Amino acid sequence: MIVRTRFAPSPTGFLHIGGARTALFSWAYAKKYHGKFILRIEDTDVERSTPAAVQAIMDGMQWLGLDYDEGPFYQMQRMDTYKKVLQTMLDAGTAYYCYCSKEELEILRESQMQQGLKPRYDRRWRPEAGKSLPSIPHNISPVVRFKNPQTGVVTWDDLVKGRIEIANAEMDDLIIARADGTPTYNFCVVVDDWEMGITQVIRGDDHVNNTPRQINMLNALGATIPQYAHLSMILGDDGQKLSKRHGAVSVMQYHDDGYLPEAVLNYLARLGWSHGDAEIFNMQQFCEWFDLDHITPSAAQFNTEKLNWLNAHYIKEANIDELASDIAIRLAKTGVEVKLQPKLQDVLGLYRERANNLNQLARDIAYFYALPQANVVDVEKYITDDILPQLITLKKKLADFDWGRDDGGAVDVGMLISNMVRDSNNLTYPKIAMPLRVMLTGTTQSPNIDAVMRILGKTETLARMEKYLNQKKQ
RNA sequence: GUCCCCAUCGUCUAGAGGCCUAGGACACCUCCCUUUCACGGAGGCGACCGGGGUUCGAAUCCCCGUGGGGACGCCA
Repeated sequence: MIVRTRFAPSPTGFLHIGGARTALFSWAYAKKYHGKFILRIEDTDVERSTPAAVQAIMDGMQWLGLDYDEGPFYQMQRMDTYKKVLQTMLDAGTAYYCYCSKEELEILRESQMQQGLKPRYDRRWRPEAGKSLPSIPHNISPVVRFKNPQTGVVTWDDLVKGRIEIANAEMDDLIIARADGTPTYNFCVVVDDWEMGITQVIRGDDHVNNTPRQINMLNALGATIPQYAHLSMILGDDGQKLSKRHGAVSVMQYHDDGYLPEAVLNYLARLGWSHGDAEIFNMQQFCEWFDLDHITPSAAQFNTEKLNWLNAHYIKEANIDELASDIAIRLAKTGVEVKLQPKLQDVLGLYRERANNLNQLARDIAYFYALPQANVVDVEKYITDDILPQLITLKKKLADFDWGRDDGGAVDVGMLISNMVRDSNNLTYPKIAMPLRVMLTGTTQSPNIDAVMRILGKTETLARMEKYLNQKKQ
């Protein structure tokens, strides 16, 4: 049988990290078994669903490269199907009308809670042989309830958590269609999973308690029961539950925050799943290795440090041209326009090894394209009066020197400085390199200063030195 | 409250009764490389929630605690 998995978000917000991981695992499972991955939008909550959220979810999936084979299917466009199935259940007596008002149910719930009971519908409208039902009120339009079995146990072998058993006595007759006739979540899921031939339902473990109800309905419909895999949740960096109020962000936020999708994907894959000691792997390897029995059943805490480490790895590995166009956009956002010289690829070649974040990388190299503003403290500390003559000498030497083309290479500027240090008896390399750093990069930390100079080019190097040396002379 | 689930270094995890003196990764610390800072390399620190069983033998199986989480909607 061909594997068919699905990702079924409700479009009430962006795609967050937990949803992304659920989608990733469903996607990978389908890929591994050469099956189909289906996207289904569960938008039956008309109040909260928005087209913008649908778009946000699809944007997130696209950024991560989680492509789907079928869909997106929208539940709101499948009403006819649901109503048809609903009618067959009504006809078969596996569902029935209930005329309780919301207020009545509220009162019932509260009194049960007070008695320390699990709040449940008391089946007052459930038709039973020999039972007389209340008389139908005319001012209330009924909901439809599923006639859940009252005895026995629902059991399934969860692909992540193992065998789970829940007694039917714990369940009540859930509402499957609202008073306005629209079907509810548990019912739509059942119909869809059935009709779409879903073979493995991979979803968050907040659905564990829905599973036995869904299995009961599937049975009532004579449908095949899919396998279930319930993924544990992802906790925030602080070990707290993620919520709109606390820490839950869109996966797209990771893009904005300077992360590569490869890093996020690799990180998410490794969060709750493992393949021996493997830490770094691409999605092709992941799809080959992925299996449901190496998923941890316990909740996992998000760790930004490790994500950063993976991000550093993928920045090193990235295609240099793609990296350059990404960085150019990030620089533009901070008001820095990349020029033709120095070539951004060359600059990145010098800097990518040390970066673990794209935004930071962009900030670090901005000085190649926009004049840096050095810190006053650094200027005073390193561009001192006693080093000034040496700097002036160096500048002269650099000016007289043939740098070859501006892209460097032919002539070793570093050698020129080394020679100068060697020929002097009171000069050390750092003593001259640090003020150069401040003048050229505006900071005290950079790659080898001669490498920076070569990429910056002769003209620009001299101009930046000139600026400080003039200042000092006054 | 009731039901369900979970429990190995700070964090992510390996672990299917003897390969465990509990392995790897991130973070942290030390050293090396580096005439700055990173990168990189080599080491180090660091965990089986508690108590009972079962067994020749338990991180692993069972029970009870404890702790954490989830679910109990005309939300999904």
